[in-house]
Amino acid sequence: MSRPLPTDRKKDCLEDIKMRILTLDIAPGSDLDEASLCDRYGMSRTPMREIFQRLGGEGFVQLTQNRGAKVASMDLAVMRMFFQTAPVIYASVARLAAENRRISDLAPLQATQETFRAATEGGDAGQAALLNHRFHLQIGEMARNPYLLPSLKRMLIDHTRLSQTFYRPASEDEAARVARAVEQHEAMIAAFEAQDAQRAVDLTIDHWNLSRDRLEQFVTPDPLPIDVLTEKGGAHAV
Amino acid sequence: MSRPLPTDRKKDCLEDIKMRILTLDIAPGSDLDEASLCDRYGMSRTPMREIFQRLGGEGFVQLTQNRGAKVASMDLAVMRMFFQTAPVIYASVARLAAENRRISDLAPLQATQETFRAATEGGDAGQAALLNHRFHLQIGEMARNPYLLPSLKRMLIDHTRLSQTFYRPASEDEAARVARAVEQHEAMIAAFEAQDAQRAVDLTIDHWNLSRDRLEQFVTPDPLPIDVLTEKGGAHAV
DNA sequence: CAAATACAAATTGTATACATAAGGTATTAA
DNA sequence: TTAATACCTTATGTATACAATTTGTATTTG
Repeated sequence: MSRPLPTDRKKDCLEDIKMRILTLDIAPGSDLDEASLCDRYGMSRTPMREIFQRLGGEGFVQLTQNRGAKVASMDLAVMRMFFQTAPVIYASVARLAAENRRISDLAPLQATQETFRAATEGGDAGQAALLNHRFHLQIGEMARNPYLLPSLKRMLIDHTRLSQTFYRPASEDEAARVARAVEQHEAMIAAFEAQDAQRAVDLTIDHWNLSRDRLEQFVTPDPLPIDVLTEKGGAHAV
Repeated sequence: MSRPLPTDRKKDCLEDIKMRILTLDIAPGSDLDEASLCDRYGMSRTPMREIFQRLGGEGFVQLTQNRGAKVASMDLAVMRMFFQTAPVIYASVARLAAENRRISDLAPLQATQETFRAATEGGDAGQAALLNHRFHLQIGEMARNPYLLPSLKRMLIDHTRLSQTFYRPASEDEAARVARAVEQHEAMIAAFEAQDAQRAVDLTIDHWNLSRDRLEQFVTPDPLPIDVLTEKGGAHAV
């Protein structure tokens, strides 16, 4: 056993910044201020800068010479790629996870799933998105493929950020979708346990399709009611 | 224009270490010594440690708490994944590169290809492998997909390390394979220029199949002649 | 007044010194 | 002789001071 106190302060800080980026607490495209973060986490610039390098390597931020770290932006050109790429990555990872899972992987996955379910039912949207993130990360680790994992992680960053609204259902229909997503997780765990690769892939595709519509709506929201616009325009209000 | 002198010392160092890892000049699994590298590149530990974090993020090295950086190992379990994953990643990237290439991408790619051809014909094996690496990295950039790029980069690290022998042909047949690989590059450039995604994918798969056999042989080399082994065993030589 | 320049402030990069943790060696006790 | 422990050496982590670069502002000049 190792002393848990001062050693993981850096790791904790890293995880906390990641979390804040995933929950949009730190906005895409915004700059990370070295000084204020050092102050906030009570550490000097040297370890903080190393944290920045890490965040850069994992795609959370973009580093530029003499210009600090900027949270990865989510412009439209990139979003297009997101929707185009997600199915391949997720499906490939699901297949490998089913093939290479170990018995000992299942309990932690199940544990995450249970807290995830609780968060969705409790209406804690930010936490739900974060636990969904962890769930899929665990599947990524189960796949035991160091080549696919970096891409999966990069996808999950934006997927989690986009899905912040998903777990804040505004209608009964949306609430039903969330409930179905939770059910799909359970089915996926069963498929992994049975090492049924095909079923794991199918469920993953279903899971993706479920959230895709909602996510796309986040990117291109419903247009404003036209009559309101014409009313204003017709009156030359401004 | 910016002064090119002292600013990119760090970047140069990063690139040089990457190069040395790719050419097996620094062996897989070996430790990076902070002090000696600082000495070699004439910089202090602070920027060197940031370089380590970067290398870690890109998968060149593995970082462990209080134990420094170790060059990514290439054990058999991982190699299995390598051969399993390469086709998806390479094919996906090729498709996107054909779709999203810009005219201005072609000249630099062609330039790399020409120096690559020269290196293969001149018998400079290390340089050839490195230029092949750059060629495929440029295709990756052409694809303009930040989600796939991390996996491609990770694959190319091990692909380049494995292919160190590929460009050191030991027979006429092997020399012919290298020549064919060079030709395939040319054909791929043409496919990208024409934005013929299907053709780009097909050529990429051919290209992969060509090197795969040679690469697999590197992982599982021909067994030693049996008679030698039995001779030794029979005589109880030790 | 616009553009350019010079200066000042803030931010980022690097070096060094110090703190902490890991690994190895010698000494001691059983 | 062996095993345990204390100590020393080495390597890693952090803080601070200093250097260089960038950015904002004021001043000057046409």
